Amino acid sequence: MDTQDAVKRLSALAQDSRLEVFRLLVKAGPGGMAAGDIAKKLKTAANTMSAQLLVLSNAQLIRARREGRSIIYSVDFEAMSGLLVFLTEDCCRGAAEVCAPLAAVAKRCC
Amino acid sequence: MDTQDAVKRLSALAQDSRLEVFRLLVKAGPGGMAAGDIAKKLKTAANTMSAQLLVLSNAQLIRARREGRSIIYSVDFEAMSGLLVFLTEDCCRGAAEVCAPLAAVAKRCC
DNA sequence: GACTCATTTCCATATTTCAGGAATCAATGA
DNA sequence: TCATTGATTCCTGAAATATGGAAATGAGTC
Repeated sequence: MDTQDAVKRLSALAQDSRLEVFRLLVKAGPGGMAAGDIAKKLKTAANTMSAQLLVLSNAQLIRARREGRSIIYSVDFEAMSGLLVFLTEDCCRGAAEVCAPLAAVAKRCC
Repeated sequence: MDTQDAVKRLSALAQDSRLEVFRLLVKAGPGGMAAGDIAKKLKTAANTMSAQLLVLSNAQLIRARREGRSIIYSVDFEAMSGLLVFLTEDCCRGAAEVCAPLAAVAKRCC
């Protein structure tokens, strides 16, 4: 994960609707969700949604697979974790003020 | 930390030069760094740098204090940690694939 | 007060991003 | 093959962002 990738992922998430899409896909789990269903759920035009899904895909934060006529999107947790580790380690140099709260979260959920 | 704040912080970091500024300030530590020195170090016009520092300030990722003629900027680790916790807990719902690597980083550095 | 230095504000320009209508492409079934 | 459905690409106009020159502000110094 170099800086370029990090910036790409950050900007993909740095927008209301795209962050919402990402969260929706997290909720959907590994099964994912069809492009059309995402658009419907978030009340967005299909082509607009397609563009937003492309941005998230290019950032590798989500993956696409075809299933019949539908294209199913699902989150790539590895990429997301890569971003978070980058921000924590490389960017913040593992500062205690950042690490400690994360450790608490991790302990709670793993 | 609501979604709005998260988006604001993400977009503040979602740019090459601003991410570089942030990392420079992390390196500088709590002592911080004067606006002019940052601009010089990153070879940017003073007014351009001022605008970028404003964006980071508005996102609360950095703080400003005056010292004599200079204005010293330093990172606000609490805000950054807030963002990371938000992304991990709220956004990724504490998914194990995300939490586990973070736990490893936290263990290594705290 | 006059002067300098550090930084910011104001303004204009170039670039990027966002959103959706219309057309196109891909898969399926009649 | 034709029609239908799900999704994407192409295109355009509107809005936001990035950058830096010029002027203004604020804080020290003589």
